[in-house]
Amino acid sequence: MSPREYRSDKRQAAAEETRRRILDAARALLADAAPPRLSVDAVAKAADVSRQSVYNAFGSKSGLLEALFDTLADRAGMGLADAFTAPDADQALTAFTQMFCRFWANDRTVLRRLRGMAVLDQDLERLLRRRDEMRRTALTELLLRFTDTPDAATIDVIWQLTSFETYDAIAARDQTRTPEDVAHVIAAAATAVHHSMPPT
Amino acid sequence: MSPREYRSDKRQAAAEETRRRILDAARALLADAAPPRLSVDAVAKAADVSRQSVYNAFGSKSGLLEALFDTLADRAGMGLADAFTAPDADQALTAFTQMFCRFWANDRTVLRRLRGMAVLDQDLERLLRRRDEMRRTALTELLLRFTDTPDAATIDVIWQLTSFETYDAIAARDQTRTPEDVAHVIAAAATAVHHSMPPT
DNA sequence: GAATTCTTTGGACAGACTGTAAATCCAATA
DNA sequence: TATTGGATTTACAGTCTGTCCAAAGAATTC
Repeated sequence: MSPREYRSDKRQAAAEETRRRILDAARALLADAAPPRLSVDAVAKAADVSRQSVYNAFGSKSGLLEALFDTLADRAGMGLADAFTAPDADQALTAFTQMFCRFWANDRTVLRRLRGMAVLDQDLERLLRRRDEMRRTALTELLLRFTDTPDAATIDVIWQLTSFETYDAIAARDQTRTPEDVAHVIAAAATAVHHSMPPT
Repeated sequence: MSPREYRSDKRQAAAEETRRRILDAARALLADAAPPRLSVDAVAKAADVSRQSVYNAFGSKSGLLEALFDTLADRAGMGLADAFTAPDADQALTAFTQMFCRFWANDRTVLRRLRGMAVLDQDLERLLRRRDEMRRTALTELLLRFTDTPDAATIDVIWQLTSFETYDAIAARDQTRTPEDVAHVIAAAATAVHHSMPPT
C-alpha cells in the first residue's frame, strides 16, 4: 500500500545515458548526407535501443526532435560576452554575428532539416520561434547600449541577417567560404544597415 | 494495329480542368490555417476527384507539389519591367524588392509550407533552388546596369534580403505591416547594403 | 535473501499514408 | 458502332507513428 521511497543515482544515470545515445544517433542520422526521412525506427536501431525506449524517453517523435534542437541551441547564447563588452556598435554587431555564425556552422545540416520539419510540426515550430525570439531580444539589448531608441525595422532586418536561413543561404552560395568569411559578409551588411538607421 | 489519330480538344481540356482543380484544391488546403499534413487523399477529396486521378495527372505527391510551385512561381518574374527601366540603382532595387514582396505576399502560407516540405523532398528542393537562382541572375543583371563589377558578396546579401524567408520573417514580426511596408523595410536595407559596396 | 520499483525489450496491433495494379465506366471521336 | 483516352473503383503491398502489454533485468529497500 504505502509506496517505498526510491532514490537511485545509477538508474537515473543509465536513463540519461540512453537518452544521450538516442539524441546522438538522431543527430548523426540528420547530419548524414542522404536521409530521405528520419524514422523513429531508424534512430532506435542506430542508437542500439528498442523503438519503445525512444517513446519512453521522449514521448513522441516531436518530443525527440524538440529535445535534439534544445541540446543544440543551448550551446548558443553562451559566447555572447564578447559582443556585450565591445566598445562600439560596429564591433558589437560583428562579435554578435560571428558568435551565431559559428553556432549555425556547427550543425548546419541538422539545423536545416530540423527547421524544415518544423513546418509540419507545430510543437517544434513554436520552439524554434521562441529561440529566434531570444536572439532578437539579445540583439535589441545589444543595440540599446549604443542607441537610445533603436529603430524596430532596422532591428528586424539585422535579426534576419543573423538568422540561420541567411547563414545557410550565403554559405551555400560559395562552398569555398569558411564560416568566418560568411560571418564577415553578414557583419558588413549588418553594420551597413545599422549605419543607415533613421534618426528618431 | 495502326493507332487512330486522336486530336481532341474537349478531352484535353477536360484533363486540364481536373489538373487545375487538383492544383487549386492543394493550394487551398496548404493555405488553410491548420493542415497538420497534406495527404494525397485529402487533396483528391477536396478536388472532388479520385485519389488515382491525382497520380494520373502528376505521377506522385512530389510531382503534385512541384507542379503547384511552378504555377505559383510562373507568375513571378513577370513584372520586373519596372525594375529594369528604373533610372538609378536605388529605384531599381526598390522596384525589384517590391515586385518580389508582392509575389511572396500573395501565397505566403503556401510558399512557406512548400519550402518546408522541400527539405524532405529532393526533387522539390532542386526546383526551389533553380527558382532562387533565377532571382539571383536577374539581380546580377540589374546591378550590372549601374555598376561595372558588382561585388559578389553584396549580391549574395541583397539576394538573401529579397528572399521569401526574409519577407516571411519580417512580415511575421509585425502583423500590422502591409506587404508594401515590408517591401519598404527590405528595400531600405538593400539600398543601404548596396551603397556600402566596396569599390573594386 | 526477498520484495519492490524502474527501465528496457519484444511483439502485436490499429490507423494513416504512399504508390501500384487491374477491372470498369463514360464520353468523345473516327 | 467500335475505339480510345481519361476517370473511377477496389484491392493490395509496404512504411511509418503511436499504443498496449507481458516479460525480463537490474538496482534498491526491507
